[in-house]
Amino acid sequence: MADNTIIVFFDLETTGLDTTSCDIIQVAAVCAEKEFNKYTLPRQALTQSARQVTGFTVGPGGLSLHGQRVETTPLTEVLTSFISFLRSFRRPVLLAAHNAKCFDAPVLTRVLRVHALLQEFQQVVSGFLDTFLLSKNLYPRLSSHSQEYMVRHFLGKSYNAHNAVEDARMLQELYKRWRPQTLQISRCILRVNGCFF
DNA sequence: TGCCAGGCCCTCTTTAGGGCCTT
Repeated sequence: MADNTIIVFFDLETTGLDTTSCDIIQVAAVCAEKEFNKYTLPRQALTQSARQVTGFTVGPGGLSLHGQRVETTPLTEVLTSFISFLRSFRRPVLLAAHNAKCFDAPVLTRVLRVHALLQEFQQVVSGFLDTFLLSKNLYPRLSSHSQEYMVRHFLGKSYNAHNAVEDARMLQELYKRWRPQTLQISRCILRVNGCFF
């Protein structure tokens, strides 16, 4: 990890868990006080499980979160504005997410590739940091490494889990509390193409 | 009837299986 790299914590909400086919519903990212948050209308229905977990529903009126309408943005516009947000840091960005290797990274890179934006994304993002792997390396004896459990355990908070903005904010707080060393971080970084450094 | 996918990691392992984590 280069010394001038900045870590941006992000999260996706999607229509399901199949990383090869699910649609993105929400993209959120946090870095210090700077935040990004956009919703987009999925093309496919949410799985029952995703509806229950996230609280999102799609109806004739558009996308709702816990019954409240939310403003949506076309997916291409969400992706381009996300890249612009990341570019605004003017240095290499490491994108951190919980279970990034197995979920957020493959979903995001697949969707970027489909929209011919992966190359542009790679110009601003140096790699992904998987905080799930990091937490298991740092605290192997912890009974659970789910983000919700760790927020309770380390921060003593319960929060609005499964809303991408709150998840990203809490992940940033967890990371600050952990204060991992460079070597520990390096073990949990993967390239944008899915390979470890 | 069934709790839908898939990579990682641990162990009662390695010619495998199951739990965890993400939505």
